[in-house]
Amino acid sequence: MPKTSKAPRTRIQKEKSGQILEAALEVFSNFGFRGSTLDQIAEAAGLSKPNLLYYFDSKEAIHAKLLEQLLENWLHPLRAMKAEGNAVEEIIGYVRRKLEMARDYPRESRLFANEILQGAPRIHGQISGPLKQLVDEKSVVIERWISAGTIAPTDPHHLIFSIWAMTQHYADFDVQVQAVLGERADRRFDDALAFLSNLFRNALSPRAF
Amino acid sequence: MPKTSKAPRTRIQKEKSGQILEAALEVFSNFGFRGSTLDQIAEAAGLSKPNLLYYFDSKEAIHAKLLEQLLENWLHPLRAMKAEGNAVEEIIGYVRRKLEMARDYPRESRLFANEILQGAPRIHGQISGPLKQLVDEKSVVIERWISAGTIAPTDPHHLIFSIWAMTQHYADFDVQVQAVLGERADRRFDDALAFLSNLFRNALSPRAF
DNA sequence: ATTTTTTATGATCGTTTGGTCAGAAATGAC
DNA sequence: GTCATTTCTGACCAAACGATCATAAAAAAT
Repeated sequence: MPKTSKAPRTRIQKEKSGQILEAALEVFSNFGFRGSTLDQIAEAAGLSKPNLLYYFDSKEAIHAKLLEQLLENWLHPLRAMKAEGNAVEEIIGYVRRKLEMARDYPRESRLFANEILQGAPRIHGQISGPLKQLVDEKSVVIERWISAGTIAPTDPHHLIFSIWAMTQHYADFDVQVQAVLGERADRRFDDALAFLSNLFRNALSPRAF
Repeated sequence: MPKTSKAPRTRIQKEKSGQILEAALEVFSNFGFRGSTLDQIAEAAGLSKPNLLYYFDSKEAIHAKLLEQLLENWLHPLRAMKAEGNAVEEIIGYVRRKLEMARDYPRESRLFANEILQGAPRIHGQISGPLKQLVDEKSVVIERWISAGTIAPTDPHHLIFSIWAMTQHYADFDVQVQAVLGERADRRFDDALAFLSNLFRNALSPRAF
């Protein structure tokens, strides 16, 4: 009797719960939690609705599992920004990794955006805990770069916010980006990387006096 | 028999439909369209549910009216960016106006974000029509500034995207911004304006060779 | 003061939705 | 091949929800 409170054990449990989470990600990221129905998810997963609830206790439980998986990987790009490297290149590298996540995992980005937009009721602890801690740590690194004169003075927290905002924008507001760009839309991620690299290089490279 | 397909006429109609739209903005911006119920809106407006539907044909109609009002003002800050002024200051002025909108009208920003996140089903025409047209026009202005050498070369469309992303971030992701900033949160809009002004000034000021 | 029009509501309806349950079908162990 | 366990489903339920309607209360017009 599964009801996946514990990790999937059998081959079938792994397969089916994987299908369900994949389908749920597709549906939740497009319609939000309240806007999605178990019937939609069941249809997308190719399973019956009662069968969903054989593997997960509730709609909430599916959503919670998705958020849990998401948060595992969400901080990796920022963690990979190392104090040892060249400052400007480390920051631009972070921008690149975050933009690649927006390109390759837009559904995860929209799931996250939906959650924050509604006030982050289910992940507020993760935000004010581990996320804040990581940002504070990396802000110290950036402060040191500024003191060492390897990047121009700037507010580290808001610098990180600006990177989040601009990269996630290409996932969360993709419809608008594509509509405004028109025929140039297919190159949008390459163009965005070029633009953002240029923007931050110009803004952050230390000035000669 | 109102059913506000036509504009409110009497004093009572103006008052009540105003109350309803105010309440609906509060609710829709927090929970999204599907996540909001007529009972919530009725409660927030201090009216009975059938009374809501006396003034508006449906839940959809309330939402549509809100989006219509929003789109009226949404483009003003960009329209106000004039080719005649100093290039860098015109762009920073646009950033400032957009950030002030995020600060003073966060509910409108979240309503818009919710709509775009779900694929802009109701306002796609506005995006690919008037919005795209305005962005294309202003991109020409920016191109001319670049040709004239008054700002550094950059991609005008993506420059505008980056301004949207960074300013709206402070409304749409306010929960996250506040949680990460901690005790500095109360100064977040002032700090953001200082950061963004500095960022764009550094990035856009033309370089000497 | 009377009539007409506007505004408001309690009761209720049909659907949708998340979730349950008894039992059938499939799978795996021996 | 038999039996036990896991997997799956059709039928169903209660609550929530958007919407309607007949009618009452309030406001405005005469």
